[in-house]
Amino acid sequence: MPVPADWPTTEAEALAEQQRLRELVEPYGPGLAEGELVAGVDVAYDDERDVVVAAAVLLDQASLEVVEEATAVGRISFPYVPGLLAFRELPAVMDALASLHQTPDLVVCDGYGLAHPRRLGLASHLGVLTGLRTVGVAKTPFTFTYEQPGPERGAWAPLSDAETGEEVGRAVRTRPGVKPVFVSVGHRIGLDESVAVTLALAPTYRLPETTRRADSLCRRALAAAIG
DNA sequence: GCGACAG
DNA sequence: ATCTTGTCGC
Repeated sequence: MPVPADWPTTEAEALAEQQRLRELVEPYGPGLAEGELVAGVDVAYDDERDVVVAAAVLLDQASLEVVEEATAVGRISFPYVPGLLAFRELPAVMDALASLHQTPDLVVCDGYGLAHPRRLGLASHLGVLTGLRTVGVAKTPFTFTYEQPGPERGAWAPLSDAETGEEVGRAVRTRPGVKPVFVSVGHRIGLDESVAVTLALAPTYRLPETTRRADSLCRRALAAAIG
């Protein structure tokens, strides 16, 4: 599942593409079931050498054991623009996913889904392009606001758009007393289910195991790719 | 107009 | 994202 041939190269094209895809997001659906496979994806860059490396790691939902790993190396095709991150990261991510021998039942992304200025963060974008179920788990609140969730693991508070007041995601406490992560729906899953999946994937550390594994793998692959 | 701004 | 030392704590 490589990226479409007419992948946007300018901000204007990217904005038009987001407007088209946002209508296709399905913000409802089940969480993980017994025996399903979850993929974590992440990207690392070397701006100097114009190199990007993506990693996709497949884990068993119940044991969180690694089932399969894949990486993809490419050229940086889009600058970092807040709100347009998908256009920078997805080409390599989709190549890495295509290299997996099994199809994930859910993909956990490092970033947002519906919690996005135009409701199409990279997780939702990836979901619509691939048809896969996706969730976004970000490390910072971007432009949204939230109240501090309770100190215990599992506590959460709405992540809201200050303009519209709508709940676009949730600040979720995965570790007691540690800064929350920011969960939002990607595609074909509901918000409650997204939060439950995030907690199940992060039994020990702040970030989901999927994200930790993918982050570690793409860094190692980048180091190996450059001299 | 200016600053902030997922990774 | 990436550049970077030491340090506090389980």
